[in-house]
Amino acid sequence: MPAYITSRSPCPVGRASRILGDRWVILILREAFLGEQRFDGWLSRLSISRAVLADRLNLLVDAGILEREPPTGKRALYMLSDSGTALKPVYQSIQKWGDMWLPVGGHSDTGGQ
Amino acid sequence: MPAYITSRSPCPVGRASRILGDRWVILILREAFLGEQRFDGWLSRLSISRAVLADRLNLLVDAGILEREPPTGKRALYMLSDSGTALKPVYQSIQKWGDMWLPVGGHSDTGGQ
DNA sequence: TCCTTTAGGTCTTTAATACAGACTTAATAA
DNA sequence: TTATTAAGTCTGTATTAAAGACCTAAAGGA
Repeated sequence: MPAYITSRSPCPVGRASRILGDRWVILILREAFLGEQRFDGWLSRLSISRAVLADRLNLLVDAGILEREPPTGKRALYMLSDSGTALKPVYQSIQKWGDMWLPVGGHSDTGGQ
Repeated sequence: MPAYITSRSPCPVGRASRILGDRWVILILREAFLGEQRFDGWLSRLSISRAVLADRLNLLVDAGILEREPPTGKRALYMLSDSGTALKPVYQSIQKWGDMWLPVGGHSDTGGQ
């Protein structure tokens, strides 16, 4: 795991913030929990650019949250690892909070689809 | 609440990602849960710049997560609102996940203190 | 009262990230 | 073998972040 993923912070939240503290990471994980495993799948579900998606998928693979199959080459599948699956409670608590406290209205995160 | 806080996304996670999907927001909330209420307190605990801290505190106030007392002027206290307090389960689930799945080592989020 | 300190910012310049959209390359399908 | 699709990279532009100097209002003390 490269240095930019890990953190010297003695606090697990400080370390986690380096990965989870990104809008696209949260949205990519949402789609992963809904079953998405392909690059172009995320691309069509989110209004994300190819470059940024490639960057975030690499980040999630480097962090051990997603596993790429095959490890190199094209037409890869990105699957949730044990670590990624363990993020489900985090996802659900965010979902619960957003549902309770955030009103709807304003910007879209799906490009309007 | 201004438009840039809210989201047209039908998904509560999509809406929440606009606020929680930021490294500094997560770290500011960590300190808030530990009792921090003052601008210079966050400034000395995190290696954040004044401009970015001011921006994120305004964002959190606009989102209703922190309450500023008094609403204008200097020497303000920033206190967790009900909505902010309701983020504690999110914080704890991130803490639990980071503790379980993220190794220590690499960069610091405290400026070395 | 005036002076000092402190809190809570803003402003400027520079550096890093994000973006759209064109291009590339490898794998599969016809 | 040609076409199509998946999964990228590359290029240029625009936004955001960063450090650090500067500013201003409030509080406290002489």
